[in-house]
Amino acid sequence: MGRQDGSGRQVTTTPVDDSSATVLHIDLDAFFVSVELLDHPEYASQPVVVGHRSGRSVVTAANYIARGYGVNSAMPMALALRRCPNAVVLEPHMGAYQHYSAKVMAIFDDFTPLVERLGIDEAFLDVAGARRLHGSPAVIGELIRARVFAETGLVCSVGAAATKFVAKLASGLSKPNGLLVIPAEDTIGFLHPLPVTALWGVGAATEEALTRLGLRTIGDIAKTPLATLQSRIGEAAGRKLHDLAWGQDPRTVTVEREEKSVGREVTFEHDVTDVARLRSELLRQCDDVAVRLRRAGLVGRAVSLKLRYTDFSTVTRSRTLAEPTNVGRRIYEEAVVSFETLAAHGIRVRLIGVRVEQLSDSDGQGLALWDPDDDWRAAEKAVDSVSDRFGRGAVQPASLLKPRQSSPGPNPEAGG
DNA sequence: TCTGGGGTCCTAGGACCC
DNA sequence: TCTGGGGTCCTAGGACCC
Repeated sequence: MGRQDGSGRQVTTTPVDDSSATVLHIDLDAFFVSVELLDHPEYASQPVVVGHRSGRSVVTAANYIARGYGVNSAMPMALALRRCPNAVVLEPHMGAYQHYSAKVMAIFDDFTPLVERLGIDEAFLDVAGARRLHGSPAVIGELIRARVFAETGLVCSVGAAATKFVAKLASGLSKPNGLLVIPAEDTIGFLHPLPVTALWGVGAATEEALTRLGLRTIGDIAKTPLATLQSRIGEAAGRKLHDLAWGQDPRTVTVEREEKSVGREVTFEHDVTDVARLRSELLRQCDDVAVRLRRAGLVGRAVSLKLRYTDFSTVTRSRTLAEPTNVGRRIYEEAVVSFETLAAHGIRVRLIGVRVEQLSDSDGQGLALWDPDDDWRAAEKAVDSVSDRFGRGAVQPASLLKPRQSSPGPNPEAGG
């Protein structure tokens, strides 16, 4: 399987037959922090977290030094700073992360066309067809790691296995800066000693349910009758965990994935009771969602409103439209109906959000409802917010309105 | 400790139709 | 009058992932 070299990083041993491990999972290590450190090498030996310092923020990313203090991503910033008071806190720069992400993904594309992005900092690669040209999966993994570091200064970890799920586990275990190959015949022996939390889809709630069944390891799950699992954690989840525990993962590496929903939500710094302010925030969000739908050439048929109250309880109300739309005002009309039913008796709101679901391509449908003013309003707002931070003229409206190449953009003449 | 924002997927109940 | 079973759609909530 692998061994540790002097620095503690995982390397492959020569006799490993990796010919069956054609799925690679590649994950950039502490990605956001690593990008920030490219600009701030002086912090490299200190605990660093990326996130906002303000009241209700959480840690977006932490480097390994900070993790040594018990700091992890999604942890409230206040707690992180209590655990690690001398941590360097850096504001996120999403534009920079997108830039480096694109560079790294382009490197992946040089090795195989079968690249499935998962978020901004990881991807699956199917390298079965790339072996003749580039070498075995382990060799490809090392070539990619070397190129990523040479061309970006970033470090990534690679897992290679016969299935996606095992490849992802392997990359996680090889972190940081490692490569781990799990040949197909070693899969069960590799999986069964691991804790149930290593399984994809096992979070806090499922772990609790499994613990009540006395199940601690993946091997324990494998030996449990399927029906027992399903009665405790649900039909689909039970089936999935049982399959994964036996190394069964039928998912293939998929390049294109359809978007299922587009949404926007915001948590206020302080809870809001002013319904006028809530409505205006909602309108802004609906406009934003509408612009993103149009840019993607999509319309949606369901609008759901989400409110989170002071006590963190969360409600959603959704409404299905007779005709799909990608117009901000139309989305707002539906969302605000839901809002009024919930706001009738006074509320203290921590979070408000809107999401549009049941998406389909906008060609033909929905275009008749397009309103040119809509694009302008959203563009003006975007320009304003950018200008507030970087000064007037920092961005041109036209650059915000450029349609995606795949969709020619809305045409008010179409559809009559 | 006090909990972001972007999402996906699943469950369960009720309405409605055949 | 009391009763079925399957399928689909809609809605609300929750678990989970990055």
